[in-house]
Order: sequence, then C-alpha cells, then structure tokens
Amino acid sequence: MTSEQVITVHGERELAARTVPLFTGVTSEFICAATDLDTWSHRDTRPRMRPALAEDGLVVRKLYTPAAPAEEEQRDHLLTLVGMGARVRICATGLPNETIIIDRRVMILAGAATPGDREFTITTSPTLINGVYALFEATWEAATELTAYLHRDPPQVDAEGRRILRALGDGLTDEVAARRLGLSLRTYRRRVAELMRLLGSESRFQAGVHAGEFGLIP
Amino acid sequence: MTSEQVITVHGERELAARTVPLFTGVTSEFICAATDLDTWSHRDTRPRMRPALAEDGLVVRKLYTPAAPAEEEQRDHLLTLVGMGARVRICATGLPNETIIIDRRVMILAGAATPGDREFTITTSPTLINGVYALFEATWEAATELTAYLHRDPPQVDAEGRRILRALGDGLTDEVAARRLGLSLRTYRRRVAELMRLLGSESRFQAGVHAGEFGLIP
DNA sequence: GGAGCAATGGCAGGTTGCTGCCAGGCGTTG
DNA sequence: CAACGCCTGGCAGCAACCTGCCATTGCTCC
Repeated sequence: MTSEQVITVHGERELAARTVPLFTGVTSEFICAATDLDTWSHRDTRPRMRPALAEDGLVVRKLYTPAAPAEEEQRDHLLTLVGMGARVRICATGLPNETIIIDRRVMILAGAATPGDREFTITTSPTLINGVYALFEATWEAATELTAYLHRDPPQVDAEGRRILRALGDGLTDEVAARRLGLSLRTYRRRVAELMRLLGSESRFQAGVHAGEFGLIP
Repeated sequence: MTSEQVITVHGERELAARTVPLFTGVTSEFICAATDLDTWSHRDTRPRMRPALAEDGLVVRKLYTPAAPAEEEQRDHLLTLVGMGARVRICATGLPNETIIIDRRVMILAGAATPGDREFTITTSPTLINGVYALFEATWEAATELTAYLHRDPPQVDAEGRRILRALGDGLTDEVAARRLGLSLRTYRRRVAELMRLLGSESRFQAGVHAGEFGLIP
C-alpha cells in the first residue's frame, strides 16, 4: 500500500502561485469543465492560452453549461477559443464544480463557492485522474458542440411551454392536455403552434425530435 | 495550505480489508458507477446490501453501460436491485473506471485493469468528492432509467423504417413522404403505426421524442 | 371614461392523420 | 391446382389536429 498527497489550497491567490507553471507547461491535453466562464481559470489562463493553442498536438476541451453561452460577451469569447482550435461543448444537464485536467497527469478540482476563500485541490494520482477523466469523457460524449448548440434558435420556453411539451411528450391528446393544464382547446393549440414555430418544426413528430434535442423533455 | 491523504491500495484483497467497514456503515447514500457488474464491488456488496436497502432513507444509485443489462443474469440481478429500492440507470456513452461514493464522504476509484493487481484509491477529501459527485450527477441526469431502458423494444428498425423516420423528422406530410418513398399512403401510414407501436408512442410528437432518444434521427 | 392593445376562447370549416374492411397479388405448402 | 398466409393498396369513416374569424375580457395609456 502506498499513499499519495492531495494538496489543498485556499483562495485563488495561493492556487495561482502553484498552478501557473502547470498551465504554461501543458504539452498534450487541457481539459476544463465548469458552469460558466466566470472562474479563476478563465481569468488566469486567457493570456497564456493563446501561444499554447497555436502549437499543434495540443488538445483543449472545454465543457460548460448552457449558462456560459447565454451572455453575449462570454459567447464571443468561447467562439474565439473555438477559432483558436479549442473544442467547446455545452452540457444540458448540471455540471460539476470546476474541474481541470492537464495532460492527464495533474488534476485540479474547485470546491464549493463559500463566502470566504474557495478551496482547490491539486492531485497527480493516476487512479484518481483516470477515474475523473473517464467520467468527464462520458459527460463530454453526451454534450453538444458549441457551434451546433448556437446554431439552434435559443429555445426560450417558459414554464407553461415546458408543461405543454411535457403533455405532448406524455402522448396526451390535445383535449386531455388542455383540460389538465386549465386551458381551452383553442388556446392550447395556439400554444402548440407557437412552440412548433419556435422549434422550427413543421410537424408534431419533428417538434418531438427537436424538443428532445433541446433537452426540453426531461 | 493543508494536505490530505489519498490512500492507494493494490489488489482486491487489500481493498476489501479497508472498505468492508465502509460498506456496512452506509447511512444516507451509496453511489456506484461502472461498466458492468463483474467488479469487486458487485461480488463484495451483494450479501451486505440487502439489509441496508431495506431501511428507509438510504439512496442507492447505480450507473452502468449498456453492457450490464445485456446479459440475462446481470439484468436479472439489476432488476432485483431495483425491486429492493435501488435506482439503476444506463448510460449510453462510455463510462468511467469504477467509482463509488459513500454518503458523499468517502470515495473509491478503481484504476485500470492491469495484468497484475488493480489499484484502488480511497479518499475523503470533500473537494475531490464534490467535484466527482457533480460530474456523476451530470452523467446520471443524461442516463436513462433501467426499467425504461429495458422497456424499449430493441429498436430494430430496418432500412425502410429509418427512411420513414427520416421523412417524419423532415416534417413531410404523409402524402409527400409516401410518394417520395414509393409507397402508397395506406402502407406508409401502416409503417408509421408499426414504428409508433415499436417505439411505444401514443402520439407522433411522442414518437419524435422517442426516435430522437434512440438516436434514430441522424 | 374611452381608445387601443394583447390575450382568450368559442365556432366553423378545413387538412391531416388513423384504422377497419376488403379486394387483389404473390409465394409457399399440401 | 387449390388452399393458405402474407403483404399491399384503395376506400370510407372517424378522430385528431390546424387556423381564420370574431366576440369577449382585462389591461394600459391618454
């Protein structure tokens, strides 16, 4: 039996001191998963990433929630990254605390956002890293490419719309669904027509496919 | 700055010695992600799980790849677990090395299956665990319930069926689609009805959702 | 208050989708 | 050949869905 160290640092200051050499020394792969861009790694790596990305052989993968491309500034930055060769995907389901894996040798996990300093852990344990790496792969596979994600019209569906989509997804007839949602048949169908226009669908089947693709049928 | 230990053990023997008390001491949540059931945790926990599951308040979540329910024996075992109150989901995309999180306080990650002994790491670092936990959540959300997964008839859709699904997904009316596929309207609708029965759908919208879920609309 | 506006819901008449029934074609089997 | 089963496609009738029109309601703004 052996034991390995997991270094825990408090606050971004201390973290930066320890990780700057890591970021500049990336050779083969840089992986990052986070909810949005408003994180230390964003602020920290932006100036340093550019030269690294220019080289060949370096894979940069970034995984975010839909919150990231929601704001224009962040979306533009993401597109810039894509233009520089990074691969960016959006994951419809909730995402982890920030996770970074460098060259599959070093991993940094961010703790919960507490009022005081945040905690970060840095580890080099191959077993730990491989485990998290595989988990990341699974999430990555299920996510959609940023470009494809932005290509879709922003499906801004409100709560009622989602209830209607759920009714449709449950296979209810319009009459039953309308009654269940407290709408008149006419209004329900109006809503459905609006949703179909919103989804760019020309038939209910197609609308079902689209709604599924947008993750609106949970 | 503090540092925490990650214990690395070699071989299942040594692991069992360290983890048996953990397994028996589960109080609130037991999470397991793996490719299939042929793992140490399966062999190890089967006898001990039963009483724990009987109690209320204990959540057991298990995440597997489609390989797990492929074999009848394993499928039966999974269904038994479900019957005992565990939640089992199947993740279409690749899955991690075996991961176990107990009460969100202890985490065990399995290393790669090397010819010799396997490595396992045991850690209690909250930051590490929370990070992996959130990653697990994301994968879990994207996965489908075992019962729903088994409920699907094996979506054995032949080439014509897929052409029809594509026509539906393109939003064509039955008349246009039938003409384009060289079928009579009647036969086309027969096919659609068959597909809907196959997909377990009660409306075309629902069929669209299901077809999308099965990846039949590329 | 009254004009304007947006949302609602009833109605009517249309299209589309769904299915039972039956007639015909085609290959297999006795 | 005849009988049988299977698939096809036309027809008819029904159910479901779609939408234009208009009266009503509730709201803001002048």
